[in-house]
Amino acid sequence: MPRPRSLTPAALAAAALAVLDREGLPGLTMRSVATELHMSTMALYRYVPDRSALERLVVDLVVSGTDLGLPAGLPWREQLAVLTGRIRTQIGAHPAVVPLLLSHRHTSPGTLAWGDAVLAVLAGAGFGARARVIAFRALLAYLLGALQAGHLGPLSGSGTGVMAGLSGTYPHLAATARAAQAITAGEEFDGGLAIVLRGLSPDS
Amino acid sequence: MPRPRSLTPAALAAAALAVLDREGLPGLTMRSVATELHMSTMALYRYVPDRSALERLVVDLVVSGTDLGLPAGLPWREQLAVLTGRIRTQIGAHPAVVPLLLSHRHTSPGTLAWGDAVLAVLAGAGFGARARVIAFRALLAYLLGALQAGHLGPLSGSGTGVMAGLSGTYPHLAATARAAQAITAGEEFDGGLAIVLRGLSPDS
DNA sequence: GTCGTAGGCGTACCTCGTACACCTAACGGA
DNA sequence: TCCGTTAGGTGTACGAGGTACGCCTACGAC
Repeated sequence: MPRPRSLTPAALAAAALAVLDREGLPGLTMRSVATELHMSTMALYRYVPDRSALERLVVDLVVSGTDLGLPAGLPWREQLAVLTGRIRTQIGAHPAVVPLLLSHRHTSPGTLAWGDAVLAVLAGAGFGARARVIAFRALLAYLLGALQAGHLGPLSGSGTGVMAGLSGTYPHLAATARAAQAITAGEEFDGGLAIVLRGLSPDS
Repeated sequence: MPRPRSLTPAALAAAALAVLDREGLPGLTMRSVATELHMSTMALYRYVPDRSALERLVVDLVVSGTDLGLPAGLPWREQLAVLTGRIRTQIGAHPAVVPLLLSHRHTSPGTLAWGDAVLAVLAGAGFGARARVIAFRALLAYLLGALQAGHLGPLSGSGTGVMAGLSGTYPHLAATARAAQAITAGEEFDGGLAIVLRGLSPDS
């Protein structure tokens, strides 16, 4: 067995995440990651079969940092809120991974582990198989949608100027956009999450 | 004023959508759209400044087909369900646009018009400014997330084989994946939507 | 008919992912 | 101690895609 590997998958993922955080998704290229590691571009292909696999490593690095432990005795809605809030925090620290999350959520161990934890809570709360599927997907859809929305500039961001021109054509949108500026991303996420959680029920 | 344009933006969008439907997102290139129109690649740049603008046209073409009319006297939750269902139908007919929707939802007139209609319903239901923002974003987040989830292969799709190997590591996930196969995409979407709608309330 | 403007096009460049062939470092066995 | 094997590391090059640039040309107004 000649020549040990000089890189662990984790180190690769960390380098890629560093590039991603610094330069954003368009800046994440095989060349830029290789440079970050002081290697040649092609050397990366000794560790991953293609770019997609590299992305998966990054997603997993971010998501797998999520604490899945839950204090006993917490009501199930709050358990879900905790798990969802935690993964949002993890991902929120690296906004540029959000688009990657979409394509790799089925294949990353970290994501799967989180899903398993959520389903465990639902099962414990008495959700039957069918209700569990629906509830899980709904929660996941909200999470992904909300992350997405938060990621690519909130309406409130550059909204002001844009919205001014809209008050004629889209009056409700314009009015709401004004109100939106007083709401933080966290409040918005938690508010939306509360809506989804309130709608969940073991017998639906 | 010499030489009238031989193409309308709508025709451009239609051609791009045709390519998109036929070859999927990776098949949508400036070259392929130009070929579809029997033009040279660079001729497209007389109509759009860049690829992103072309994408916006496609998104708008798909979304703007949504009927925003509502029968009077319908309860607000059902009004929202109708509007949401309609836009899902529109987009569902062209699954490959889903990823584009994310990047262009702020800038497409069709999307804005739909948002305005939704906000009108919420306002009519007595939602205050703040509650309206939260409710709207939550609904939008669910919609986008659900479309996304439906788009890139459902867990149920290739899931069977994959899940077999997971029953050890992710027991709940494996069990739920099995149950998921008995649920259609439509039931899943409607079920999740019902959850969100149930959670909505004018005074939150 | 002529002229100016804008539509249409060919070429070329840059960036990316990655196939391929080569060099070389390191470890086990002799 | 030396050597062969094997996998790590690299340079080069190709094809795809977006698009800047400059030329040619069709068309409508006068």
